[in-house]
Amino acid sequence: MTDDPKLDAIGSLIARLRRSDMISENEVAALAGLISVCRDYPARAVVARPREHLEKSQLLVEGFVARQTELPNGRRQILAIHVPGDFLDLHGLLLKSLDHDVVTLSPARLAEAPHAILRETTAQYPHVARLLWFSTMVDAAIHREWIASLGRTAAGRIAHLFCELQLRLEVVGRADADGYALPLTQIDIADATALTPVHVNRTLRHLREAGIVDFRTGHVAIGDLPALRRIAGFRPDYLYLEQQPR
Amino acid sequence: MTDDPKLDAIGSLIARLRRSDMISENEVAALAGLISVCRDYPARAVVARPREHLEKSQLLVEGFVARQTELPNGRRQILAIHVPGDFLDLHGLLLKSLDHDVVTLSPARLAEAPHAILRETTAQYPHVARLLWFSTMVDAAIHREWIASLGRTAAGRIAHLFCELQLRLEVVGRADADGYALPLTQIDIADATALTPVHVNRTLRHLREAGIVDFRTGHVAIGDLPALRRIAGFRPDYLYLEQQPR
DNA sequence: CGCTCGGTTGATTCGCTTCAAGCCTTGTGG
DNA sequence: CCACAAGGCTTGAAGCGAATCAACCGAGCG
Repeated sequence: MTDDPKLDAIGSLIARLRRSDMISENEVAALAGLISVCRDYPARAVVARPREHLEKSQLLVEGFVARQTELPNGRRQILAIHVPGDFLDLHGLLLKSLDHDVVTLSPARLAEAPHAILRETTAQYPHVARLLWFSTMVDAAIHREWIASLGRTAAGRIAHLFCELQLRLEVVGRADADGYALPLTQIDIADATALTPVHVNRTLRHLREAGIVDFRTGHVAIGDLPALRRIAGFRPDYLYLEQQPR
Repeated sequence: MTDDPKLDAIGSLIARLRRSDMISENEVAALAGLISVCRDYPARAVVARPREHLEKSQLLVEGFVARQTELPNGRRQILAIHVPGDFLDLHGLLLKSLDHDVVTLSPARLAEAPHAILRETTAQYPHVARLLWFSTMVDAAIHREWIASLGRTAAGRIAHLFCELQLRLEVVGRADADGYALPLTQIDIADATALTPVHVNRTLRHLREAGIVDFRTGHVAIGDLPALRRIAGFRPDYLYLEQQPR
């Protein structure tokens, strides 16, 4: 914690970006300058709707947020799960509106970055623009890995989700190799993996009984990370966590 | 066709971008200036590999190209299908290497854009930079729609693929409402939808017998577009084809 | 000609869904 | 302080959609 609330707000963002690139103090200040205000939301709050014109993008400071859409059969499909340090709707800067909902999965704190300031800052600091572009490209890489879940079994899909969140949360200091807090319901897991809650429950039991991972009461306890990654087919390179000039 | 091969190469790219934004003649020239050379490839050629350091990005001028990865069970998962006017590995500009393969599905012509020139041009023409960023954001939106296929049945997944390609190809003048050339095998469709070739075959037969769509010998003949879109749950807004300042 | 690859069809199996019921925890109001 | 409702978790039985296994066809091609 610092004495500057804007610096606090971007702490996780900076931690994440610094895993992938060098960032100067000037650029940190520029990123902090993007933030206007912070807002707190309860769980299950809608923080962005499709087809609404956007004037700001939102940075997740604390908590868990999902992008989701409704399928023709009426079921909810979670398209992405965001952790602190992630921009939730940076793509709205150029797309102008979203094609999906953004909702909190847990109580969450969001920092708002007005598009007017984003435009100014990206024009003035080309490297900041590149960092934000990079950030949306990693989002796309994560999307692709979720597409690959089309070809995974139930255990593989769930295991992959747990592996991915373990690493992404570790980067922002909210997980270690043994586990992490994950305040999601089994229904959320079901909507993220496109499985039924019943089958998620059974699969979680199998994973627990095998001593691989224990997900209960909002906590992922990893018993055997290598086995978990094997089941998931998890290769972490798609998160681009190697530091190099971008 | 023009007398400038570089302008020909970016013709479909310009057509696509002009559906979403205004582009000046200066910017068209700047985009044409990105291109160094064109290369022709046969079907099933690998045009980019994971973990290799990239010095250029490639623009698809003609043909069909897929991004794909290998799943733990040994099966190929197609993550994206590209049509003329698409950049295949623009994300390599900042990611520096890819996490997947890029392979031609049909004979294809690719235009190469060296990263050095991409950097110069995006620095000099901020709006060109925004257009390219926009382009990668639409790629991500398409990825999300493929994630939604996790919750679709076999017919829904295939129908959605056909709907999406119909619209994307129409934008670059290679499809109309009745159908389009699609030089893919049923095995390619299977790898894109994470279904078995056998089941793809059966599902295609059902769609054909219902008079909705007939996919044979490299051609999609659409019999009932509304029905096809209904089965797919297709809403075209995720392609962001409305012209507005980006 | 014979090989290969893609497409087609049938029989069987399996993973996941559906339907149904019961349990536990939490919160709330009388 | 307890009754009760609601939401999430758990488990069983039956059904369905897609995978698997297997065979055959047909076109293109060396």
